[in-house]
Amino acid sequence: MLTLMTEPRWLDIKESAAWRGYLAMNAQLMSRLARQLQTESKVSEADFAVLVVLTDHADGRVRVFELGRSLAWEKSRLSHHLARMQKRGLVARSECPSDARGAFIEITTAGRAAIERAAPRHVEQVRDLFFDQLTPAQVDTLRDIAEQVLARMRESSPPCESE
Amino acid sequence: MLTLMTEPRWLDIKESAAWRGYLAMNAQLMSRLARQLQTESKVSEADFAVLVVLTDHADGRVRVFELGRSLAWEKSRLSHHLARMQKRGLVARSECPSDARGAFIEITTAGRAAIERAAPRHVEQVRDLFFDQLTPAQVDTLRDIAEQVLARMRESSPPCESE
DNA sequence: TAAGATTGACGGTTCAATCTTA
DNA sequence: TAAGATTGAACCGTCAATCTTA
Repeated sequence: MLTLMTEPRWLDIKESAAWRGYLAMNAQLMSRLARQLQTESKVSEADFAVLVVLTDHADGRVRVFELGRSLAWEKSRLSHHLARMQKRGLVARSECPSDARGAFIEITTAGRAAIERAAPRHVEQVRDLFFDQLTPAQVDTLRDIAEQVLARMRESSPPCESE
Repeated sequence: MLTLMTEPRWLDIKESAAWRGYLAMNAQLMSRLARQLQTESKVSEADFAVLVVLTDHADGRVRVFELGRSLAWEKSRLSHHLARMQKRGLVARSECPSDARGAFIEITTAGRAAIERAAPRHVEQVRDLFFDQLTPAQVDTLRDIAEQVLARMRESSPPCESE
């Protein structure tokens, strides 16, 4: 049969198993990590990610657009999230002297306390559920996979609204 | 220094790189797949997952709790989502004769049209961004990783509200 | 006009409470 | 009492529009 709509190359058995496994693992893993962070330390995964970037800077103070670049988040998401974190006292805002359009986000004492409380248990859970199940070779392969796929996405059309 | 609070085993360089890569790949990959499904076929990833389970059944008709088991979703999430899908005409409800507490969810003609429209492009994107970047050996390793981590999570305490 | 950032509306997800039938 | 399922409130993320300053 001749057709102009070419059939897509469907996934074969192995690919299909890998994809379903990946989706299931990811959903459950993220769900558990999020739940533990929330119940034990009252922070979400998103809160945690923001706090990690802030603590990576010596002065705990980062421009909003730089946070967005580090996290690869859309700016509206970041803006909404920072507003919520500010309301909960985890971060504070200050004006940027050199560019009046911009803003600095600073980690607060409460924010620092929150991540210092959350981090040890979080990394223990990542170990328990993830790295303790993997061989060193599997860890290397995973890093390679991530790099290759990320490289493809960088060369492919950018995610619509890059910044 | 002697302390009762044992230091957590932090991630080493390789683990850290693998974990950050995994998180970044996952976020961007899911974001792109979701965006394409939404803009081209007006369905979300969640819609797609539900429709896949329904079309896997010969009569396109599944009990709600069985859908929940297949998808590993919480029941309230499933209930909310099915309500939205019903409102949009993708699925329909019918009563269960053998158990009056339960309900059947059935795929509609519009639902079938939606997934038949979305699936080819979706699988092409999964190929393009993911499997075309991987060697067969990497695909095998990924499947192993997923199975090992899923096995650990099954033996670990269940996700609070299993059903 | 473009860059940095915010806002409001809307759909998605979780938690706790509830409802109905087994 | 427990199983199957729904509901309402609150939080999260995306889209499109907007605001202010460069």
